[in-house]
Amino acid sequence: MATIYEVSKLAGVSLATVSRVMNNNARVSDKTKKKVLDAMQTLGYRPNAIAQSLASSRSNSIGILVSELHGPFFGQMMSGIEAALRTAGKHVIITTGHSEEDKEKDGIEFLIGRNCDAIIAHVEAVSDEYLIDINKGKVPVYLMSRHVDAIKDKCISLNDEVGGYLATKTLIDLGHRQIAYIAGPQFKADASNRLQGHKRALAEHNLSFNEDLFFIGDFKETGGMDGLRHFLDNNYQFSALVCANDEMASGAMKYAREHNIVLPEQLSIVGYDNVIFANYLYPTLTTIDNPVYEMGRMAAQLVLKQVYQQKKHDIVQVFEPTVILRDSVAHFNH
Amino acid sequence: MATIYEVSKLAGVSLATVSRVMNNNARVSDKTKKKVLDAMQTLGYRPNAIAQSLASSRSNSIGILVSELHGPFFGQMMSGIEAALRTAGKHVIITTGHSEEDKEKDGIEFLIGRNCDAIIAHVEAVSDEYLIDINKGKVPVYLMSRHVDAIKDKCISLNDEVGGYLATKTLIDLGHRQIAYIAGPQFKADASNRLQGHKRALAEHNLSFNEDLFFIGDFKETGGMDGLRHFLDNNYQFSALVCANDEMASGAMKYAREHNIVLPEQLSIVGYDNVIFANYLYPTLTTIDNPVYEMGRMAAQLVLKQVYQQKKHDIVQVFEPTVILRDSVAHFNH
DNA sequence: TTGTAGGCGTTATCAG
DNA sequence: CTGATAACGCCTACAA
Repeated sequence: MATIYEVSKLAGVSLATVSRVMNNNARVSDKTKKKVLDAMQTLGYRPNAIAQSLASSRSNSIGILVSELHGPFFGQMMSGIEAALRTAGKHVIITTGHSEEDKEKDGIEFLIGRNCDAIIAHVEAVSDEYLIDINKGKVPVYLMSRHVDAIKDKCISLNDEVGGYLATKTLIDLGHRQIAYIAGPQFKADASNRLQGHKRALAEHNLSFNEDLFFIGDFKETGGMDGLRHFLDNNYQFSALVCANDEMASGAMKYAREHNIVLPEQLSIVGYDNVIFANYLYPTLTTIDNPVYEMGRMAAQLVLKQVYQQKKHDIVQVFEPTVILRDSVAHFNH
Repeated sequence: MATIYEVSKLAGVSLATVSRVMNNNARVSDKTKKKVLDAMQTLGYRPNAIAQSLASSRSNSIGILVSELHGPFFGQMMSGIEAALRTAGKHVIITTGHSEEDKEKDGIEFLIGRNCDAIIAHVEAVSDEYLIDINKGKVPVYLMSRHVDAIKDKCISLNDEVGGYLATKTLIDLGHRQIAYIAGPQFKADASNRLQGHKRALAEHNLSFNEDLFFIGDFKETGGMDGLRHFLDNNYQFSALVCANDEMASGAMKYAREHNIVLPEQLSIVGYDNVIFANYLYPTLTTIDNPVYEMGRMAAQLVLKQVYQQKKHDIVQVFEPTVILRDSVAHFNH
């Protein structure tokens, strides 16, 4: 590992000059610059990022904290962030929080300890207070899919209410009037917001919310099966079903098929999340897509703008989902 | 940010002593240790990992280089590595190579520049020579899903030949004798190895490889559709089909359904990779599962053993896939 | 435009 | 068991 010192000796200049050509900020004559560059070349010199970071207390790297390293949500989010940052010459340091308070705090402190210039975090277990507090420190912490009012300029979030609205509106526009709804656990903010959207869509079209056609599931396949069974066993009448996520929609489809209900002719189904398998179900599932990759990109641009003073970015902080129309819905024919 | 210096002043001891209690290697009297710990507590002291790393030239963090941050393969791999490393108190720094030579080299050098104690890389574009060469440096580079003989003690790989064998053997065991095969692009090592396995399974059961029942696809849905169409249009006879990955299997299933072929009664299908949607297809897809998470864990254990001298790990370097039996295959009834 | 020297927060090698 | 003190590799005023 050649150091800056050896480069300076070979080039016959001082340490400072070498440093200058590396960061080409201060003016250096073309001649000496070339000498230095040549010396670097022949020595195969690579700057030591750690030493740079210690000396300058900046690192050109951004910390990312996600709950898990797998799964389409985090995958897309990380990819979006990384893509935007890489084009700006910044690097990314990723670690995990596993949705546990201790580990999330650990992760954030690890990233701070690595001199990250900023942190982009998807955290669920730590309190708002902690986040507000940590943001008083030297390194700013940005939040994904979470809104904390006191630091709202550092938040990127998703409008689940609109998503829920769209899901139901799609069915109403197709002529459906009796629409069942299988919700997710209501202590989860996203599940509850999606339900609000559903209710608004009904209300706006003069349809009343019917408790008979409402079921709370577990966000898994079983939830969808249980919900549909519940509606069917009670002989409630409905021509369409909204599930608050694709897993439950898949479960409902399975149950429908096992009970010889023809999809979508006898029952239209809409899911939520647009996970990959939604496009592989039979029939392919109409669902709500979250622009997760875009949110990642935007978080990165926010950092670029606020931390590195890049002016050129237009910032959007609240993202809206869209409908992905596939084969699981049909016009209602009475 | 309190530093070690302030701690030492508050505790009334020297810098060296504070450092000693942090790394509790050298013996320190209980009294002074307590004084130091108290001082740390009241100051909210956090060691600066960068400074530690610079001084000790070790970082307790391992670099990971993946092609992409999204996708189930890399997700599972990263999760496996991280899980094993975290329990050992090590951290992980992740970056990407995007399957391009320049970026892969960049990524590795970035990680070296961050003083990683080791690197676990999934690289496809750089040459064997580069990898051998870089491994002569101070930081060892381990390879995922790649075998380079000169550094074979640093390689974790997957036996695709066995996977291909199992896929076909599963069908033979169910009584099938005429088995079509849709392969992946043969310049890819995994695709070609899977095909070898298929041929071995046939040979071992005295079945000859029939060019008529062989098609090379693109590893995407279209490849599966094109392949099945080819076989059908030519009126070739077969009762089962192996696809070299799940995407193509899904395409084939779609095509079969559109042409009123009842699955699995009229045609058994086996995929490869066990991606998530395989379990959501209709019928659910029998496929070959790669123990990717386990491979990640093992890579981490390899590092723990070779770099950090932890003795306790039993190392497996070549992993074998297994069959996941689902509803897309049936006994052959003639 | 270039060089000098002090410092970034720790570790590690000496003595004591 | 504890304390000075020189590294670690680089940045950055301040001088020249």
